[in-house]
Amino acid sequence: MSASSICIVQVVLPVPLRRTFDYLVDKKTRVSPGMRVLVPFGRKRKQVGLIIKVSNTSEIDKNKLKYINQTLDKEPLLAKAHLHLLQWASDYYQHPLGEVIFHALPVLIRQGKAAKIRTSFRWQLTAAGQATETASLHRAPKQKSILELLQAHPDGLTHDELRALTGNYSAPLKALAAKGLVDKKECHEQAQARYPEKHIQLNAEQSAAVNSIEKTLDKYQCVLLDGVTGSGKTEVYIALVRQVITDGRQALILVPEIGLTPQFISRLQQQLGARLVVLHSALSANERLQNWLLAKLGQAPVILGTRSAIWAPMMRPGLIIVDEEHDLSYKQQDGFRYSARDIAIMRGKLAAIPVVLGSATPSMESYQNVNDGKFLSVGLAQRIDEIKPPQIRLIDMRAQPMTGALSAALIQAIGKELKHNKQVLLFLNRRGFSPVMMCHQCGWLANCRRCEIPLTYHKHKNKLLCHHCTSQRPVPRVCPECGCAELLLIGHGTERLTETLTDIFPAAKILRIDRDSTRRKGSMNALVDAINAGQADILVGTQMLAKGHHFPKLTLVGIVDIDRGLFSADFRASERMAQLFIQVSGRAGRATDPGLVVVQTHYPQHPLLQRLIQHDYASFARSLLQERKSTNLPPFSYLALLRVEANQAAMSEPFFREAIALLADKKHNFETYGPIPAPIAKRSGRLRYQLLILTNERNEFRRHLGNWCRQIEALPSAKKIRWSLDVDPQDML
DNA sequence: AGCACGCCGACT
DNA sequence: GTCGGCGTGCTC
Repeated sequence: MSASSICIVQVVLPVPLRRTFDYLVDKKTRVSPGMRVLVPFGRKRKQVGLIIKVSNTSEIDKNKLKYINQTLDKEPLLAKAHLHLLQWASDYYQHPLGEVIFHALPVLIRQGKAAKIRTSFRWQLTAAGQATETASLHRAPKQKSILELLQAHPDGLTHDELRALTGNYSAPLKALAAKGLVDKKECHEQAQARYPEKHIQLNAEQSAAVNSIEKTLDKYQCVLLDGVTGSGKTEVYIALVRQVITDGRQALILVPEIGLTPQFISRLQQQLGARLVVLHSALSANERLQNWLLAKLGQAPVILGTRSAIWAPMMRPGLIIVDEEHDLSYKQQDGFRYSARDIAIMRGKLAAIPVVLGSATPSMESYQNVNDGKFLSVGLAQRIDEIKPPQIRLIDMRAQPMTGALSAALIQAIGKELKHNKQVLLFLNRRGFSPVMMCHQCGWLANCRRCEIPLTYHKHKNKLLCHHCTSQRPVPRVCPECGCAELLLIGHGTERLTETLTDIFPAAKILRIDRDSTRRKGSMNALVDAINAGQADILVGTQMLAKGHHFPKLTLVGIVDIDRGLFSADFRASERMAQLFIQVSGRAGRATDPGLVVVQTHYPQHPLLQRLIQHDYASFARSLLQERKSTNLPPFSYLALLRVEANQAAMSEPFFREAIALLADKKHNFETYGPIPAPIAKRSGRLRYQLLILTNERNEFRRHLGNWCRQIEALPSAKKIRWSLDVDPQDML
């Protein structure tokens, strides 16, 4: 084989290795970047890989190279621009390119299945079929019934519809087709999209927002749409999306969790009319593939999905919207730890299209980007639903008599609403009965053996559960240390709060909404329906209940424990507390009477709390930003977290020492903190440590990060442990 | 990540 | 004598 008849392809594979692999390809085979290939890998494995480069040379000795087995695509599956984005993400997050690329692909594509859109057919009667008397088919009853069905459905029937109507249809249908009585016609999904005339009336503020954003529709611009709860951000999104799709381009909309936004989706669907293509984890593998392909081929004008939908390919990108941009769920918390919001911004930049970040409680990062002039800020300050902002009352719990987790003042407020036949929401972000079990005699704590954090007592299950791993234990009757029978349950979770409320208000119907009570599929919807039907007086809920839902009968929100957000080791805790606070308080009130939010605290004078109760998130954010600036924390500095998991304590020490030395070698402006044991020092039996790296020069830092990763990867001590790097960590767990 | 190779403990 | 534990090393 002469050298000129072969070429070399650079292939990435779904393996955690920071390198590509070269393979030989016959020149007669058409290959180009973005196509998938099947390649031999290792001794006996066959892997699906993706070509990222075609060339004539390789740094590897030619006789060590293997031939590819076959190509899997005729056309590139990923466009050049999309590969750029993935390459950027791989560099930015220091995650192996192969894993990044394959993470971005639907499972069936990863497995090497054909990237073929399923064309659906509709079976219809031919002219001959229409002229046929069904009675003439009396000897073939199945054919007769299909013919009758098609007569009744002049628009034709799909395979699915036929199966539903007559069961096994395929043989008789074939027979009818052979006789020329029926025929199949390809039906294009796109043709089914309808663009209704229904235009929503925007108020002055919304129109102004649309006007200022639509000026940017043909270039990159990141817009922070800072709109208070109920100000109608959705209508602004819709107006923008409509412009983009009538222009023949595609809009990508990201939402935090699909399950929490059913109203949002149905509103989009109704008002846009265009077929909304969704991408989220609840879809079957095939649905995911089909929708992904519709997006890629430009046949899906609007794509809506959760975090991973940011990777959906688009033939004609026109706009990206990130709803609730502050939401933590945009950051993937394991494996490839990317932020879909930040990817969206880069994607907008690379594709030269606008990115709209919407939130009632923007992240500090976004506010600072506005301050730096990088983002355009567009505000919506009026509520369109005419609900007045709730009144907020702080209750000083210091030295107050308590019934369970409730102060007398909150109990009184609840009683008053119940008397008026209103609904009450009590917010407590902690499920289970009590978070700590302790021996009264010797102070023994029921800890998880694998994570070494306190176990939560769940009364309903009568088990001690670890909220960080899956382990559970039976509840001991006596202290395992000293045998004392007096075991104290310290602290309150939603289960216990529900019990307290049942004691105080025996006649009230109480519903608990948390991950435990909504575990079964569809039970969340059932609970929401029950609440809306007035089948509940008091709702006890975790943050699940804070988002999205609006219950018209709800007039009082009680925040049972806000203090945890004020004093946490995590510097972002207060930002999150504030966002949750604004969201939860937004649940109270209706058009006719404003709501009341009662907040229990031991620190009524706390400055952040004071700002919040003025109902002014923006001023809260300003003072928080001041604080972040003076302490040199994000968004004024940039963080990376080197995480290590080791089986034995001594294993991590040499690795960290060498890794820090390599970093110090660079003599740049990095500060390191640690290594320290992770806040959850043990998980599933492995010891966890972390090293925090802080820098003020992100670009310079990024340039060195790649080298550093390659160097630490090569360290002998790295092989004894498991390590990973989290760029822009969102929480330190 | 897989998968093989390799070197030491408890078993039919 | 072997089956199998997981440490180590490699993948174009």
